Amino acid sequence: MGVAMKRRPSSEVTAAWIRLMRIRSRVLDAVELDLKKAGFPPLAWYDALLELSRAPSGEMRPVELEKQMLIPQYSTSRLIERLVDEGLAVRRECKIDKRGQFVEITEAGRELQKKMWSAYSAAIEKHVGSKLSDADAVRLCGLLDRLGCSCDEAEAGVARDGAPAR
Amino acid sequence: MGVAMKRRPSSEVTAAWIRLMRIRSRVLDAVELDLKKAGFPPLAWYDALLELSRAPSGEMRPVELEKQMLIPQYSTSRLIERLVDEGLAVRRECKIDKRGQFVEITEAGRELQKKMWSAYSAAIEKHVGSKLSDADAVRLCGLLDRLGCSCDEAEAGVARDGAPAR
DNA sequence: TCAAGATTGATGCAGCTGCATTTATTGGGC
DNA sequence: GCCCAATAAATGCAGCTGCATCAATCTTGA
Repeated sequence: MGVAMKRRPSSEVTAAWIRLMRIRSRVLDAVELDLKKAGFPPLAWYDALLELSRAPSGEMRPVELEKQMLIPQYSTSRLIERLVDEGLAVRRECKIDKRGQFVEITEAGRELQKKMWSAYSAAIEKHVGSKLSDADAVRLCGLLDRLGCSCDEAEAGVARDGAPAR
Repeated sequence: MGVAMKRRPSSEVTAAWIRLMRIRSRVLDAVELDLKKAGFPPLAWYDALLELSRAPSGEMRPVELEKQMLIPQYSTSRLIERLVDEGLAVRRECKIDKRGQFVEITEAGRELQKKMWSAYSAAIEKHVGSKLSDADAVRLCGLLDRLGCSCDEAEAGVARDGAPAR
């Protein structure tokens, strides 16, 4: 190959793209496998339980949950169905809008969320934290944010008790 | 919150984890949407066609393809089935091992791969390249590689004519 | 007031994924 | 040669996802 052949996208950018695809898969697979081996449900359940547990009185409208989690409407609908089936949440009537409903996390749901966070945080530490200094993590955030353009909300909740994914 | 409270994983690491999950989804969704709008099949098809087109005589054993693409056996089996159904590849008998077979890319398959690379590379440039300098792309690669530990093979092929994902 | 349109949530269907199993063939040890 | 574990590939089944659509209810505007 000749000298200084310009390509669009550059080989550097293409390599970054490939890494972004592959590494995420590997790390996520590893984390999900850890949770699975510990007998926990999928990460999406955790995210939903976390959102619900953070809501003022432990209850939210499905449409609200949908916006927080950035997943489609039907996906929310079915996720809630599963949580309710497992006794992790209950549906409540919405008196001011009879089309809608409220979903409230149960005590069992709160407990599961806390237990999952133990395993989940350990997995994050094992597969990410142990391989990256805090300074590098900040650099990685900065670079990734440039691609996504505003991932702001992600900041707020982390401090407390859990990290949402997706 | 008090001074210098240590958490494991640190908030920096957790934030990086969240970014890695979210940004990858956004960028991938954007790229796949571009391809879909242009009427192309899923990216996995591209990856398979690329691997096949790179093989010495345009043919590979399914088990080989499986190792290259890092996807499970049954997934490879079905992907090949779809490519064959669409006339993008053909099955060839394997005389030295009657359990196995060869899969050969067709002319139509080669053409599709090239056309997809036009759209695909444009999408990568649009959603990644335009937001990151080459130097930043290199930094991002470096940080991501620390998480994945060896993504070596990714390097080799990029120069030519396409980038595999996943 | 009431019809038209928007919003909320559920669901039937097709396609894809993972898991486990099945079928066919190979190769190695006895 | 023969048996048995290992390998190659396919497939039935359950669960999940996206798409389109549905029913119920709310809101708006003439």
